Amino acid sequence: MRATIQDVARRAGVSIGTVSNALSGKRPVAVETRQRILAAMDELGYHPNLLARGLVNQRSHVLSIVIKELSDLGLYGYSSALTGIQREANELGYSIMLHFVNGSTEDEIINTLNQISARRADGIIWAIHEIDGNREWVRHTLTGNYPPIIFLHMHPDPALNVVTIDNQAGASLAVAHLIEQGCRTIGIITGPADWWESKARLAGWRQTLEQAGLDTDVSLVLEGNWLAESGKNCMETLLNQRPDIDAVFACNDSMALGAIHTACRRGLSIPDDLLLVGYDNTPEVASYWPPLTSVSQGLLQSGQIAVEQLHQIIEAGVNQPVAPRQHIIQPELVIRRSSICEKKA
Amino acid sequence: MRATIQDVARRAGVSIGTVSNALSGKRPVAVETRQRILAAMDELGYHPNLLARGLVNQRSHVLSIVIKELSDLGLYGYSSALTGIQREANELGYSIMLHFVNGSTEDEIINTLNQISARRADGIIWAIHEIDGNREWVRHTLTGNYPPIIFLHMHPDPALNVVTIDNQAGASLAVAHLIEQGCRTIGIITGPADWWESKARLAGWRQTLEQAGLDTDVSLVLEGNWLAESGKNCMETLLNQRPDIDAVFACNDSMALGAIHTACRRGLSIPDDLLLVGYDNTPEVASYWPPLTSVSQGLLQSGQIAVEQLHQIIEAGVNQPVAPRQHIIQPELVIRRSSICEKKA
DNA sequence: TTGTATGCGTTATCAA
DNA sequence: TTGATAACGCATACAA
Repeated sequence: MRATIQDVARRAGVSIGTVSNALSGKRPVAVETRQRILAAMDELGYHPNLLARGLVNQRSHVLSIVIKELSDLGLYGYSSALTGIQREANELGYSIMLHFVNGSTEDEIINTLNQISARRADGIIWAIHEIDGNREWVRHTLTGNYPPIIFLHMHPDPALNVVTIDNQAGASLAVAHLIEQGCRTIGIITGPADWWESKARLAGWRQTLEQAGLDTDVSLVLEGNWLAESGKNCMETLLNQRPDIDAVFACNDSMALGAIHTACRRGLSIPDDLLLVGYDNTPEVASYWPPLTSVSQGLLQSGQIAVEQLHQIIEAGVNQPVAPRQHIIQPELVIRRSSICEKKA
Repeated sequence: MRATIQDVARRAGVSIGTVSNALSGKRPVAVETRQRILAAMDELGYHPNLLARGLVNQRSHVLSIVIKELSDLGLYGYSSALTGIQREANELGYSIMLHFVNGSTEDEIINTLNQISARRADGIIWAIHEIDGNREWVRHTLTGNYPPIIFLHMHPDPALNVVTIDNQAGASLAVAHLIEQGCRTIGIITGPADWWESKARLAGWRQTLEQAGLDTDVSLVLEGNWLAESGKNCMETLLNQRPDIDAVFACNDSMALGAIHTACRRGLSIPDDLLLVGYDNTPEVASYWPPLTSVSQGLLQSGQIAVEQLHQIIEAGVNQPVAPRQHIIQPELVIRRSSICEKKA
């Protein structure tokens, strides 16, 4: 069996309370006594039982991260945000529990929330991407008796704590850059239409083009599913129905990869015949051929901020409620050869 | 405050023990009483405190997954394995706790193990890739008083429980295929030399070539770091020092992407001038240009098996020790255009 | 400065 | 079939 505080106390010839004080430091302990206790802990290989400690302290020092589905983890966004979360959580002394949700059915959501609650997590980072109808289940998180929740990468909402990225601005950055390169007819390959990110990026594309008085016809808009394969297909269709395009904005890098594939297959050269911009700025895009211009989101940062903010709320406690805050991160454009018009240069 | 079993008992007008029996079903409860209890639980929104339950049961139903570093999560291997783990864990009623280790210093390893132990996880999946000297710290996991451990993706060891993939066989598959396509001079871009995977894949390359009586000179071996950027550079060097090569085996898909980049830059056509095979078979390789032949590892499966096996050991309990088992998964080759020699066809 | 006793929310062992 | 009561391992208020 593993050593308990009892064992340590006996071994050191002191009372159980003194041992507790020795390692918490909340009450003074004679220096000589502490020595003996420390030695005893060492010899016994003692480590406090965090379940017991959590029980009495009403504080588990666990943060629950909820992400959507499993294979989605491969999506660059999740890994990056998780990395940021991990770093900050580690800094602040939290452990991380990972929860997965497949669909977004109400039952599943509630089950997950209940499980988190049952485990007495101190806080939740809700990183499920928002899709149509989700506003519905978000309400559940408010009515039940749950720990504080931060919504990651969602549409801002004054009633909620959200840390998110300005997707519309990111798309604008990309499109404005293409316009500046002299492009006039710019197609877009979006993510799934029901994702919030997709809508925001599409809106950025549309708004920027409209401001410049350029074409935003539906024939320029193709809906992909974030995967490279869909980028291939969308590009195919796009080139067929709009042979006049001179640039494409792919809403993530994988789909941009697919777009490159199709361009190659049809003997089109990027950037000579067509400019291309992606989204995410994954480490790989610099090795695409040609190197891909892309929008960097600051996902690492978003994860970190989410934990920071959650921590503040937790520390404040239930009696000292913190007003909901929106934290919106501005993305940046990283320019590479795929979007540099040679003719212009 | 959240409702406790006490509250439910009071509300239903029964004793606390009866409530416990009602939801565990371990002792019979009058059907009418159970109704009342269920109703009370519902009204109060009661969910058992899993910390308390874990404390008394000596069983947390938590599995700790240890992975190396943070940004590494982007590496396809981790996400896939984690997905497999998640699925099976969910099936068997475990929650997942994620632990990150940056370096592999002894201190860090021990700290992590102690934290896991302190949280009373039921089992550990050690998914830190094995690099030089790791055999050293692995011993720590054996001496201390820790929950059962499964080593994921490590060199098999009869004294340990390991679930892993036959990397040497995977590399052989790739190289044999290239030889069959008529290649005679086959270069390799490896991962970091101190990773077990790198060594195994290199060994597979060497052995297969030697069996065929082909060149395995060191000038054919370039060391990358798994990232696409390194693939670019290695390919550059390789082409310079061995202009006679007719194929390259890149030890993961990202580096293969970099290799394609360099080939393009130098005006070389794949597969016309040079055949190429990658490793991992990520979803994206079908959208590379050309589509990349790659080795599929069955990572999802490995994660799942690891959980299964861990579960068995946990269920068996300390008194009924299960003999260590090695589970070795065989990879498969997925052939695409990058490795199909047109001349031969 | 240290020891004792009580409670955190469960489960399990007794009696009733 | 049900109700008290003792653990589980720790923290803390109170007494010494």
